[in-house]
Amino acid sequence: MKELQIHNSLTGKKEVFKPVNEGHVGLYVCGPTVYSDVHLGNCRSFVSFDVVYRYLMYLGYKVRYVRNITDVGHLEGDADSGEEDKISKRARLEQLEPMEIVQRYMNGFHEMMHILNVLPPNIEPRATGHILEQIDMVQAILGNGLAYEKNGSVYFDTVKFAEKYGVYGALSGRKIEDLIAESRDNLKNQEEKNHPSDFAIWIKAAPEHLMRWKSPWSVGFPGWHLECSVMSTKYLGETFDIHGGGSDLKFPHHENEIAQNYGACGHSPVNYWMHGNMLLLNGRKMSKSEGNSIMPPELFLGNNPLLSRGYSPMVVRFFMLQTHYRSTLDLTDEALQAAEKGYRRLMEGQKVLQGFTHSGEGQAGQLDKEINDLMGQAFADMCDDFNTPKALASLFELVTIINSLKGGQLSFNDLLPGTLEHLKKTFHDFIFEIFGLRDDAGDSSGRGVVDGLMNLILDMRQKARANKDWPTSDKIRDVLKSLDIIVKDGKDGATWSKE
RNA sequence: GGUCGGUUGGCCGAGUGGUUAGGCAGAGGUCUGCAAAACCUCGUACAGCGGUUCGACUCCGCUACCGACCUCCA
Repeated sequence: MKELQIHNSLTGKKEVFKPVNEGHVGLYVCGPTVYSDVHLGNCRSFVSFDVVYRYLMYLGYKVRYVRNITDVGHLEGDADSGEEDKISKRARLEQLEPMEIVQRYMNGFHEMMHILNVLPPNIEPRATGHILEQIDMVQAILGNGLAYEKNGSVYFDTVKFAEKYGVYGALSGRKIEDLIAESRDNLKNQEEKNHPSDFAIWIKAAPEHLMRWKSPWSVGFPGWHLECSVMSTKYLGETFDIHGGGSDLKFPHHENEIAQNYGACGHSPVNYWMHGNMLLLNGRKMSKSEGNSIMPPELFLGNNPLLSRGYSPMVVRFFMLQTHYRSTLDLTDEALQAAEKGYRRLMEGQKVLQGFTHSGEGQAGQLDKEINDLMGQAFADMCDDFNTPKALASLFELVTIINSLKGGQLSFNDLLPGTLEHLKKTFHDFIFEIFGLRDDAGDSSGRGVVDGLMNLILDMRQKARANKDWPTSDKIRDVLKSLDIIVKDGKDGATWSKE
């Protein structure tokens, strides 16, 4: 198994990945809160971790991938004013059952993941399905003296926790002194909390609150951060390998998650924390609450003032892959157009490659070595903290070689038949298995018929050309072009591609 | 205000103490009946100012600008 390096947010460094159990990986990624439609920024995160998941599997790890659905506990607005559960609020406004809201947006989320070719996780647990476990964890934390109850709500005691373990703020770089220093000014707004940085792990439900469960402290609902602690522990164990999420979840969500796990289990839950960076729009974080976002359907259809036209889901996925997951990615129409061209070039190269057959005679020379080096480089790139843009660069260099082989600038005689087979498999695996791309152009079910018809048409055009009947051959080409089919004349006959 | 991160050629976007990222766009050429596609060649970019060094885009410091988090957010 190749040595994999992962950038660990906890240490801020790249580290060699060593799983808890040899050959197995426990991967937890924070899923969406399903109170409205996913926007494109959300999607980027899930695409990033989809590649992580895919590559871990490709390396031969047996991965258990858990990605939750948060369907309760996520509060609206700041903690000082009247807080309300996001889903509960939406349900109240739309006069629907909270679970109808959850179902609607969860369905939409799944559909979008499918469209973007994001693999489903192995387990997709929901917060509302784990109320009992959450109550258990609250009790465990209380039992360890790291939480306190006030008027039916239970708060995590961050000050005590910081004193006992000294790790509160370790992930997000916050200091205990700062937290304590803040206390004087802000205490007035937090009458139930001992300290402003304390956070609710169980919340007593107001009378109008729709989502409520019985607990030893009150009829209420669990705090936002609790479900991730509970469900990751339940399905991946008290200590597991990788926890991922958007960088905006670092604080407070992940910091509090760590605190809860210490509070209940007495030790750190996760060995490697991974944080994906934000998708930007107009140079700013894409965010629905800021009104700065594009919804995936708008992007696909092009019905947004920022876009000159629509872009297919796979172009969008490719666009995301062209940037490292830890860098911000700025969405612009121009960048999408460039991505679309690049995506086509890559897929075309893949098609050309898979059509190659080797005559059988060939010698291992410079070309053979170059191809093997580029393949090795692509894997090395992925093993270096999932560097998809760099791996793509290696693949594009291979595309040039592939096209040169096709055009005759390079000769099959300079590579071994085995190398060609290896290249075919590697290229295919990278594009479809690791990067999770799909061939957008060839997704029609009647492809076989189309291929047959196209072969016939191109054959007729070839005959016309042989007779120097240019009007006929050009007419065929022009009509096809009007149907978005491009004819490309090559050394050995013509090929075609859509659009 | 605090913490962290970024500033790369026309655009997007990797990376490295001295050697080609890659994609898109652009220029020239090859091929072609023409075109498209493809191939070849080309731009010598790393915010500014200092410092370390034989040598820095890459390390250190300062300045400027941008962003993220600190409040719900992938």
